[in-house]
Amino acid sequence: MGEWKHRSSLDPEINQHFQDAIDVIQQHSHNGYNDTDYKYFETLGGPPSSLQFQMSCCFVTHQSDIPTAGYDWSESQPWPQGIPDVSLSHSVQNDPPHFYSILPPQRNNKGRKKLRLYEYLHEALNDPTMGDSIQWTDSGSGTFHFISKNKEKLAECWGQRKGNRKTMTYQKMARALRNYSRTGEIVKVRRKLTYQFNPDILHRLGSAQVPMQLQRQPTQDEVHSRQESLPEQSYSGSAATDWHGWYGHYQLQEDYDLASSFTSHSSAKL
DNA sequence: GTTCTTGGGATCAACC
DNA sequence: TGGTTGATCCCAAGAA
Repeated sequence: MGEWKHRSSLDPEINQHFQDAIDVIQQHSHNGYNDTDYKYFETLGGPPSSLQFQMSCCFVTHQSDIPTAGYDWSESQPWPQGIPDVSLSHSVQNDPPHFYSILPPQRNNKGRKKLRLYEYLHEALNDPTMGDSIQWTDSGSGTFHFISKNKEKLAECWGQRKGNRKTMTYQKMARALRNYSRTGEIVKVRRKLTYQFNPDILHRLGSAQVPMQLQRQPTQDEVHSRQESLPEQSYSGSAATDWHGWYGHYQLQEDYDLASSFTSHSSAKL
């Protein structure tokens, strides 16, 4: 996809339209591409309707407003770096997720977990009724985007879920998302309202099939060419084919070191 | 001009 | 009780 990368850097607007076109095409060619995403609903021991009630606490969905999603603008995305253990209380393989609970913020020492923002977002992404606020851009790579029209609603829901006194706004929620870029749990993609889960997080949250290319080590040429294209950093497509690409946005060495400290096990392989 | 992005920094609450 | 962590809140500036 190096050619695609080059083209996209030439004309972002054309790139946008082209991606949207791919979006439509792929939606029709990937019927139920995220069927696995809905397995949560099957493991919760309760009727889906009640879960959806919890998720869509303040939503009125207008399907006609929902843009298409699912274009694959990052079909290969090696991402070998790890992520600190975020102490998710569930895993796909072992436990059903707990964050559908209607209970208020929870405590570890009582066998419950405090809901974290990225968990909530992942939860929302897997809720069809939230599709007018947040959608997968590419569920495989963990890329998602907010719907501009309803992003504030999603933020409000998040605030209500946390029991905040004041109304949560997208701006404040985005501030929290930016904090995730320091730990690498979620990073901003250079596209409007678009973010991307770390594959490790995604794997733990249980919705993504991390591409096999993730395990592949980049060649020297790839590293070199990628470093040259870092100003176009997007963590997607060819721009994010290794962890250098991922942490390329760290402008300070200490930030890079911070990020690297989480990746010792993988960087050792490099 | 509007929307979105980015970052600093203070503060709060939960947790250890 | 104090430190740490994650999130909230407000602000400002710049880019698209």
